[in-house]
Amino acid sequence: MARRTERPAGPLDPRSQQILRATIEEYVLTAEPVGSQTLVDRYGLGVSSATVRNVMAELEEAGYLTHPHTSAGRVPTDAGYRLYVESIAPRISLAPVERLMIRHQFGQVEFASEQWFRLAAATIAGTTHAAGLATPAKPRSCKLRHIDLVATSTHTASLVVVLAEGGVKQELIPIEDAYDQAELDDVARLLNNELADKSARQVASRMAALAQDPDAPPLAVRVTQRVEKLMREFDAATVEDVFSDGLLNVMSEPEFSQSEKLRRVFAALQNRDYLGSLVARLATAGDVQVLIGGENERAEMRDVSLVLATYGQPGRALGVVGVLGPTRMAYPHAIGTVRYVSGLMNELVEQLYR
Amino acid sequence: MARRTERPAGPLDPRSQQILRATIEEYVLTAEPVGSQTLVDRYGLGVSSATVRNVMAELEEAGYLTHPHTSAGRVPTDAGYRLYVESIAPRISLAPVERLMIRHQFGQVEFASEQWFRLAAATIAGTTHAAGLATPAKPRSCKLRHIDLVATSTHTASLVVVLAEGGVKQELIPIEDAYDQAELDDVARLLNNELADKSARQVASRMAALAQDPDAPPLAVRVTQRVEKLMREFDAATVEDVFSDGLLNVMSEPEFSQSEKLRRVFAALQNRDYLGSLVARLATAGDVQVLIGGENERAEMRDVSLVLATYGQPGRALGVVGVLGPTRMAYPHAIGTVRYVSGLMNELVEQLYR
DNA sequence: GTTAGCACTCCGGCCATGAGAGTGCTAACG
DNA sequence: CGTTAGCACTCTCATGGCCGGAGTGCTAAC
Repeated sequence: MARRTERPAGPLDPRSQQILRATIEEYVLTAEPVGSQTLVDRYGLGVSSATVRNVMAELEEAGYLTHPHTSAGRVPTDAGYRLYVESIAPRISLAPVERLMIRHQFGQVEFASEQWFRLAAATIAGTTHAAGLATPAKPRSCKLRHIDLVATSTHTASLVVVLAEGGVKQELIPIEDAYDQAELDDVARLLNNELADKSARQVASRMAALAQDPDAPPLAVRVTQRVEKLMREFDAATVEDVFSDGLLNVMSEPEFSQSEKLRRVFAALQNRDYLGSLVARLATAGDVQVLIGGENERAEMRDVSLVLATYGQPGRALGVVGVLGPTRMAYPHAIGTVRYVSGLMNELVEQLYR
Repeated sequence: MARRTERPAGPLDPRSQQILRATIEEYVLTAEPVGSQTLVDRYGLGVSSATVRNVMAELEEAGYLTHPHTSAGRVPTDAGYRLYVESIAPRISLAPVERLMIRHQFGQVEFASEQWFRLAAATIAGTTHAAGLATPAKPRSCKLRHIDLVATSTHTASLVVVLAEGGVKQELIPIEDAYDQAELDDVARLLNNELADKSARQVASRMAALAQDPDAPPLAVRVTQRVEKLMREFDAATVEDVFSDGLLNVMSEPEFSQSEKLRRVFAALQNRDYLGSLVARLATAGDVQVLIGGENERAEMRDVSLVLATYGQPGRALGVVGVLGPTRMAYPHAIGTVRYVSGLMNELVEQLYR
């Protein structure tokens, strides 16, 4: 008994939950500290503002709300959002209209490869009014399909590497001795015979063999080195590329009108390693994961929240889609959107890659 | 005589020029309306503030300066900046330190293709503290080098098109009848024989021939269509892609702290057509071109200035580098930077493509 | 043509004020 | 015992008046 007065952990009674929920939802809407009277007025709580005040004081004790200053309304803490997301927020599934709109947008997509991910990011940004994130589905490891050497000048060539999973890499390589296009073709043909359908590791061992062979043209060895390096790097990365859209949506939120903080968020996002480091955790979780403010490991990310999910098959190819927004975010809607989009992406991957 | 009192066009006498210049440079520095006294204090004009006031009043009559309100200092108009850029600004060449830094950064570049343009944009952004822009050098027209078909599922394949100029395009194509990888290889081999070294137009005529041929596999025709479409689109675009960096630099300028305007600038930039439409003009001009505020055709761009130059050879391959910043921009420095970087890019292109 | 001097304008910072929103506490109520 | 009305208190924020300073434009003298 006196359940409501014992502070630590213990689950909140329904009324406290209701009030926490109302506080959060009101705050998400208005971006202003929420007072007890407002809550009574706009959410049919059936109690007086004084009671609400008492409950809010308890919620503050328990760490779910704070005060910006003595006589202001309450604001949710990270812990408050966490509890909300975890057990209080309504499990919405996206409104049919929105589903339709998203599906429609995906229908438009031409099959040009990277357009997809741009589109996914843009769609998410559009429906959530926050920033959308998407990474291509990256196969766990790659095999070589074909290489091509194109002379671009007397001393440089463009090396194109096509991977068996449909990916393409390109880079320029310097050539010390003059090779003409015909000779480049010979080298390419030789290597295609040697290396087709080989994994990075197999390419590496072939390279060792080739290096020993006195008959092998020196260029062939150098190109193989490059190819091996490209493939190794490809295998090592968990995230190939990060597309984002609508970062300006976030910027126009009141808490970020002073943009200095966001610059660092931008920068951290460009770095593929950050999302990459999350993939493992996401993949095992299986569902949408939410990272709220301070829960982020990176200091830059302390002021924003991420709603993320993977798509694809864990063993084969994995990508990430998600939302980046202020901690004051419409979580249920964001979660619904990410869940739906990741589902769609799953279908697409399913359909296109086996 | 009484030269200074006749208002229209006529070139400004040296003192007026000096004062206009001082006004602009002070304003660029401080972002605040410039008063006559400040000018006298900080720029050794050798006359009294009253005189300066008279001259400034004339410059305002002539349309080179304005008043935000009655008793405030002067602010340059677009016309003022234009005159400044055209005939008053000092022709600086970039400081040796800066040249060195830029050259150094370019030295770092791995030859992975698109890294270049990102780097150019980043470098420009870094030295000018505004946004940097760069587009890849796009050949006027392309020839086919090689295509590759990789099965990704039973009903889709990845089509990789390598162009003779070193570019690569990729897209997914649906396949109605089941083809296995060996059959795809056959089709690819057939088409490579047919189409290698052909231009978009030649591919189109081959396609017509192929469509007539009852022996040609239907997939070959469909793939050829795709290839032709890709090549045609490639030929038609004057700008292949737009890389930008440091848009946040611009955002942190006081005139853009209310970001609504910048969103539209962002959006307009993503559209390749806008820069594309400028390329022709830039290429004929030969040197760095400056577009100041209202001179931009697009309404969104009225509040910003562009400093642009092409690199590459007009007949063969052209790209654009430039700066986007507030109209209140350090034009001489921006121009110097763009000139230097475009020169470097020229060297690189020269070196890598013939 | 230049300059000193001056009246005038307008912005921006400062302060006091007061309304409003919100809290926390206490005492009464069912 | 939980709930509620009431109240004193706190803090913010918008308002308005006030002043200083920066800057102008004009005039008259140099």
